[in-house]
Amino acid sequence: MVKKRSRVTLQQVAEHAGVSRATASKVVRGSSNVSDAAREKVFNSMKELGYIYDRVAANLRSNRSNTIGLIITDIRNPYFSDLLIGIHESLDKEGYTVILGTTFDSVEKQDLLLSTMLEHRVGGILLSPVPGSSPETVERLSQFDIPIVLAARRITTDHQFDYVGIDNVEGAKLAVQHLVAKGHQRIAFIGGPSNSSAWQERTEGYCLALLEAGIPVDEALIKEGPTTRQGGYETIRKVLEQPDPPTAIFCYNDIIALGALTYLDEIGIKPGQHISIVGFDDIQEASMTPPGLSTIAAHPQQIGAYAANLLHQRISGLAGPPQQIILSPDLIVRGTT
Amino acid sequence: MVKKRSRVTLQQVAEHAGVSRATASKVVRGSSNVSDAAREKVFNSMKELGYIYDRVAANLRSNRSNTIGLIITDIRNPYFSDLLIGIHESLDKEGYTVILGTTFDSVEKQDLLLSTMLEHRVGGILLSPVPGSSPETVERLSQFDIPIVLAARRITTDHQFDYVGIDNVEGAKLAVQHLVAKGHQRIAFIGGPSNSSAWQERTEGYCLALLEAGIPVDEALIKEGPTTRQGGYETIRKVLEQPDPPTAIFCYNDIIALGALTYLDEIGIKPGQHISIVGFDDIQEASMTPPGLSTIAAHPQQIGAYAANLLHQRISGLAGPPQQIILSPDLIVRGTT
DNA sequence: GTGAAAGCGCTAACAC
DNA sequence: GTGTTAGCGCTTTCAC
Repeated sequence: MVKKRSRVTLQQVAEHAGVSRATASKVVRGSSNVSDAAREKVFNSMKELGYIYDRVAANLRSNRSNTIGLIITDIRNPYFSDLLIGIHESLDKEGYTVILGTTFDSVEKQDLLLSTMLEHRVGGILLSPVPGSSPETVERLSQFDIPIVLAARRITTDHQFDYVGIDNVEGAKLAVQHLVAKGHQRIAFIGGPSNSSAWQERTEGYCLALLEAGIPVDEALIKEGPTTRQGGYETIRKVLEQPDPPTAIFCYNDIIALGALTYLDEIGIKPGQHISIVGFDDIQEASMTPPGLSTIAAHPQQIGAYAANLLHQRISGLAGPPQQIILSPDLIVRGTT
Repeated sequence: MVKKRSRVTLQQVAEHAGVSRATASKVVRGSSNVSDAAREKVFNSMKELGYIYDRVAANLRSNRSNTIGLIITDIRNPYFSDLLIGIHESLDKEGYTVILGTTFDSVEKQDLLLSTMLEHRVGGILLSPVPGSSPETVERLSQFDIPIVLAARRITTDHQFDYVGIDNVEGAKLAVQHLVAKGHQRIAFIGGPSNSSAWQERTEGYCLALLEAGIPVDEALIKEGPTTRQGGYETIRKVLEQPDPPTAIFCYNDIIALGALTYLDEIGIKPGQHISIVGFDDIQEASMTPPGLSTIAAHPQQIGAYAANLLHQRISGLAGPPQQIILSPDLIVRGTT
């Protein structure tokens, strides 16, 4: 917090080049109203003096911002790494700089991060909200008319926000329909935070698909649990230990499914033979973990790219009602079903 | 890049509270030289007007910075997610804001990111350099006397830099010694970027341990390859298909080892029985992938925390020669050996 | 304890 | 084309 610095200023560059500050400013911003001679002199002086453009001062003066705030929940989940990659790639191209914050599912942390980002004059915010976020959290942002785009998870509120995500209902239906087609009747849905929009939508899809197949929904087969490998490991154990256990399991996401596979391996049950498992997300490990995890591709990188792109448009002045961009999921069949 | 905003300024707060701008400024910074009455009036006005502190303007004027630049190579690798977590946790506590950049092993991207961060007046930089980074890349930074700390990978150059990492030589020795103790004589070392300091140090440890055990180093058993699951899958195939194949394999990192395990599973070879595998890093999946990957714990989260802490101290004015903080690795024995 | 005035490094009008 | 002037929102002397 206390670093002193002695930068070369544009003033010094201008003096060294024998032009005015205004002309030098035009040169660094690539304006056309400068003679070639002046431009060259300025460039030479910049190089010679080791000039570094001060975006902070420039942004302050011009009342712009080329930074955006990115808030995600769990950087350990490959799903979010991929989301982040998609966002970064898209934003880099447009010349934005990204301030990153991770909430690890803490609402307090999320509020704090949002405030910090406002204080840093971000031009917009890309938020993958903590499950159970109160609408106020994000509604207070709309006062400051700074664009905000939600990714992967919604916030349930009257006031709509721009949102980019996967069709969770459809994804869950695909998974369950696939399991039904394989002949299963007792299909469980395990893991995940029941207060997240994604969980609720997937549960909806799960129930819909069962009803369409004429299979009654058994609440004992819906078991939430921590969204971690360890969580998957334990949740599948619980669901299998109850009387009349399921013969197929649809997991909230791949991380949970992978934990579940570990448990099955331990107790000597072969997925794809004795039991069927389907995950959600299609993270890299899904294809690399024997015998290959059947799953629903959720295209996080694309979601990130779309969300970043939408935010960029909003920052650039795009008006109009909140957009809801919903991508279609794909069923990926591998060895576990 | 074009967002207009109409913030409430400190000026407006001051007027509303009936005090001067200077007094209001003291209040927001928590200075003691303010009467309680004035403080309260200012706080009330702030709340009433919805004031947001402008750190950008404040930093400009006071010539400080509370942002730091963080540059890592591969966000997909859980090792780096953990590094990032350690860094973030440590930096959050000190009130820094983090600007993130990912290079994906592109030297050009790295140079670009470093420039961008300088332009954003970061107070310091935390860099996990791209393998094969030229010393100039980072030496030019020392001109601007902005603190920089390297994490996980060094840059070989005369000018030393602050560095925090694991003892790679020792880690590799632990791995190989373990394999030797298990009775192996033909031990391969596969995967990784041979132009990274980490690879070179691990190779050194590998060779040292073999020599100490009286086993000659066979160059055919050292095979570099992409640092991905897919890379591990292919590199182990190559090394096993050659005449006189190894009976044990030390992998550059866990990602590669996990890819290798996938291949072994496919061809029906049981790790821990027919062949021994050791990884490096001890990422979460190592313990969750049956039969459990033996590995060397590299403590990325701790490294991140130490690096962040050192950078904070440098920013706060800590002088003295470059520090080299080297953590000790631990051998973790699981099912694959 | 409080306020007036100067200025961080830059851009934006507007003359010339 | 180029320079002059004002000022973004804040902090910092330095009087009072």
